[in-house]
This record gives sequence, C-alpha cells and structure tokens, in this order.
Amino acid sequence: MNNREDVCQISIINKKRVRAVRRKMLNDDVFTNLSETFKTLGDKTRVKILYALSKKELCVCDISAVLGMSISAVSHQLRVLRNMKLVKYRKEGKMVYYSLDDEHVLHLLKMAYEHVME
Amino acid sequence: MNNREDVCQISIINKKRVRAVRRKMLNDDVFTNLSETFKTLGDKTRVKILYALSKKELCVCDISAVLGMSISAVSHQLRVLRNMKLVKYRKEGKMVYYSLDDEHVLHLLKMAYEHVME
DNA sequence: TGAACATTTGAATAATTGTTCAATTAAAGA
DNA sequence: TCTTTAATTGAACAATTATTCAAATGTTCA
Repeated sequence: MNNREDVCQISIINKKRVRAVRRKMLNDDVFTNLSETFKTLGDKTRVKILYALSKKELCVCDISAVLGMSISAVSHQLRVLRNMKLVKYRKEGKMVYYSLDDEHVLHLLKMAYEHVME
Repeated sequence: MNNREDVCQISIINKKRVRAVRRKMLNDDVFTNLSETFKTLGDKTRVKILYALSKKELCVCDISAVLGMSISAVSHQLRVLRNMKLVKYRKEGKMVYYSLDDEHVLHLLKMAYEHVME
C-alpha cells in the first residue's frame, strides 16, 4: 500500500515511465476540485436543472415545475450547485432567479453530450 | 409532488416560460447517461487515473505505483472507467495496458480544469 | 506440470449522498 | 400586524459507493 514502487515486480522495466508520469501529476488539491466539480454534475436532477437553466433563467418554483419535483428537493440541489459555483442567482421580491454561472458549465454539458451520443 | 403545474402560485405568470423549457428538455435517458458519465468522473481516484493515462499508456501496476494505491483498488476503479467507456485497454502477456478511450475524455478534463482554475 | 506474477473479482464494511417531511425565514399585500 | 407565499434549512431514512481483504483467473517461464 505504501511505497508502491517495489510491490510491482515489473516496475524495474517501467520505472522511468512511472517516474515521468508521477512528476507530471498535479497538486492533490486540483484533483480534489476536479472530482468535486464532476461529482456535482454527476446527479440526474442537477444535470436537468443545469440543462433547463441553459435555456432560460428560472425561479425555484419554475424549475420544480419543469422537473416535476418538490421545491424542497430542487432547492437542496440548487444549494449544491451554488456552492460549486455552477449557478448564480438574483432575488426579485420573494422569488430567486437562477442561471448558469459561466460558459464553462455549458461547455462541459455539451462535451459530455457529445461523448454519450457518439 | 405530482402535477407540479399548480403547486406554484406564480406559475400563472411563468407558465409560458415553464412550458417552453419543458419542451426543450431532453429524453430522460440522455440525462441518465450524462449524469452517469459525470458521476464516473466525480471521484478523485478515477480523475487521477485518467489524468495519468492522458500522459502515457500505463499498466495496472504502473497506475498503482503512480497513485500510491493498492492494485485491487485501482483495478476496481478501472472497471468502472471501462464500463463507462472512458478508457480502453490492450493485453500484453500478463499485463494489461490502459489508455484514454477518446479525445472527449481529455477535453472534459481540460474544460473542468479551466473551470476550477479560473 | 507447477511456481510466480499481473490482474480481476466478490463480499463486507464504512462513508457519502439524495429525497422527504416538517419547521423556519423573508418578502408582499391586505 | 397578520396572512400568504417563495424559498431555505435540518434531521432522518434509504440507497449508493469506495476501499480493503481474500480468493480466483489467466499468462509466462522453468
């Protein structure tokens, strides 16, 4: 588990390769951020919310109507999306209007769409 | 919970908007595929594996050396990545060499990297 | 054939997470 | 001020999932 260099017998052959890749690995925090971003996108409800918001700015109630889900469930997921800065919002009286945070989010959706559709 | 159209009082105002977005929503299966793809990317270990593979083709043992994790744990995650067609592999004697399945995977990583780095 | 080794697999455990329900906050209007 | 309504929040339950450990494949070489 620790010091994996010598567990794999073949590592004598691939040692250079392993070291080369190891040097290129990013800071652990970056991997944490990357995986957390993907994890946030890795829920059907949240993908639906983001996709809906890619079409139009919507209030919580609208989103819940579009998805056919409870307002509470939607609000919980919106908080997750807010925390990961995937959506932004503005208040208008009692209502809160949500929209996509930036273009990256849309691109991520599109890229994944192409991957699953190919 | 059901028939959300009439739960939200304000829906009279936003009815058009809700209907317009609702019409644009994709088939439910597509959202399932999208979220499952993101979910697969939403794990630190798997992101690390994919990033490592973006640098060089590697066998299971190499990956485990690069990540400093047990071979079993890596193999389990490789299966998940294989199932979602995010990596491909070729056998060479006893060893199995893994690499990224296609360019989309790399693009997804890059896009997410830009998002978390901005 | 038999030993050594790279990888896969299954079961079990520990941890994380999505939804529901109930309660709460905050804004608008009577 | 009181009521209504949009949205948020916290606790609880059910479901999913990552890692570990042990056992099993399948390949190479003597």
